Amino acid sequence: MDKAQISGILDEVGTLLELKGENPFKSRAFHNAARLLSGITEDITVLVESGDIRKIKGIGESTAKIISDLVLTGKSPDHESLKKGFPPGIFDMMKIQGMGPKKVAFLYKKMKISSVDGLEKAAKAGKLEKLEGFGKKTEENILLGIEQLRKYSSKFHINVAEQASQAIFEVVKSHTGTIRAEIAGSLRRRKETIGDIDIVVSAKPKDVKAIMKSFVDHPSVERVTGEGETKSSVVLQSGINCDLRVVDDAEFPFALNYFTGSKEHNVRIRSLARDHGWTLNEYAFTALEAGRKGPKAKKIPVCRTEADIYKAVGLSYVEPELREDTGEIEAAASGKLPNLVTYNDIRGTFHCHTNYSDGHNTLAEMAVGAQKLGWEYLGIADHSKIAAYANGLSEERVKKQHKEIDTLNDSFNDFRLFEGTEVDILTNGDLDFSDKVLSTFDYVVASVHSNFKLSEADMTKRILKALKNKHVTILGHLTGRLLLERDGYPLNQTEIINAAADLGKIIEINAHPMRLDLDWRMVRYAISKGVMIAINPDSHVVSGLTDVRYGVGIARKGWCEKKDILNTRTTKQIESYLKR
DNA sequence: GCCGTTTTCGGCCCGACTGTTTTCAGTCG
Repeated sequence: MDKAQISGILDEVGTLLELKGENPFKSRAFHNAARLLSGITEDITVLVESGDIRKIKGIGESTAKIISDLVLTGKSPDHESLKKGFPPGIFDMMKIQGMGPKKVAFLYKKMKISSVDGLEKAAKAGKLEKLEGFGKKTEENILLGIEQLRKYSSKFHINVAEQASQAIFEVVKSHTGTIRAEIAGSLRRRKETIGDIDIVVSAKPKDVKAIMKSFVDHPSVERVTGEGETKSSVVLQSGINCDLRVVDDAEFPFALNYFTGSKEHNVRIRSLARDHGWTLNEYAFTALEAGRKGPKAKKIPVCRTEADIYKAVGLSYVEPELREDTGEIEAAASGKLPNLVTYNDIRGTFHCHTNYSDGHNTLAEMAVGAQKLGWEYLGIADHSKIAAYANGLSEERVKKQHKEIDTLNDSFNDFRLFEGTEVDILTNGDLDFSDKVLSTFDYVVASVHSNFKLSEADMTKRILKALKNKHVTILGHLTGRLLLERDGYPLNQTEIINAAADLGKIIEINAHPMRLDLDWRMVRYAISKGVMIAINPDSHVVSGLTDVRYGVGIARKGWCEKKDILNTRTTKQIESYLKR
């Protein structure tokens, strides 16, 4: 049983305890353990067998036992016996907005309702409103929630959420009463998928009402789901929930920090505040009441920005992209936060197509576009011959393209086009060009574009074989596990990363903005193994060039140091790397 | 259930909003 499955079961145990009405801290301990487990990169079996699993802070006796049982036998008696109390459909019921453990457990006990369908039936028949603690409104909300769940059961890709937020955010931000405004939440943290959009605004009390009105009246709003004095919630036409929170300007950094999250990160920051003798909420630091345990409260510093808040609790400023409680607190406390990559660090990209294959722009246009972005180089990697759907290049056309690139390069002073290819990895692991042809390129990106339906073992074998070809520089768009439901493919990522480490190859992780869901654990694992990686970003946004669609570059900050990213290197360094 | 250079017991982050209630529980983030 793998890490993800075990983590899922720990989460389930936590939820089952909630349903049973157990001590909330108890259930949280299991959810916590689930999260911790999904974040580790070590081999879970090794951790269990060595007993080191107990060394992870937050994994105690009970959680360790469940993990060990699952690793060693594939089953956990504790989990099994808990499950007996509740049918599986219960978990789906918990996904409905407004349905928490108390209501779900109550309905199950009182009405024997154990599925979303059963709940819908009961609500439609008006059976719920008569129940204690329920009413007409609750019943209506449950039906709405079910509808919502079916329509938008998944999260939204960041590019969808970003687009959906733009217009309404602009209106709120440019309101005359608005002092400061920021998008918060997972969108600010640049997660690959977004649950809802959070907007935080500061304003004088007299302006709050008008700002709220501009928000709920916005044309992109489909439905208003909540409207209070400081907070309003709407569903946008795109189906994404959007919350607006308006606070006093002095409270703004606290609110921004709070609503940016993540929840786990916030919990840690609040603990640190308590260590200083304060409590922290979304408005301010407040001194703990006298007589409470803990050190004597220190004087509370004035905080005008988020950086001031971090400084107050003894941390250096933590970038939103890092706020997941995956080591950033410790790093910030000891001054060891990574020097993050930003858009400005990109010197060029390597996975770019032109109108030779399925791109839209000519070589010359691409070169001009890259220079406009201040880049030093651009790697051209059009498709190989077998990619008929993408107008892949024959050997003759490769020669023609090289000639054209050479001519263009002669005309540049501080810029260079690299001659690359994105060669197809055939089903048997061979490459679509002969070694002789491959040797004529500056670099080679090898990618899988066909026959996705292989077994994990066969796909892994296929890719490993291609990776071993001495001409291959970069393994193209290795997909994350999360893509599987769409057009990703199964493969043993660990094995491939290990091989890349041995062979000194670069891995391009992830693919395309429209099917983007980066697995950062994989990224961290690759970095831990010393594999040079290139993150394939949503480069539509980065470049403004229609054709740098597949830019191998870092388009967002992440838990990566600049030194880890190929694209931050200068042309000279790149040249020497490619010639190795 | 987990944790601990103050603790092996007693804490564990905190508030807004909703819908049901006449003071609060449940849910959410």
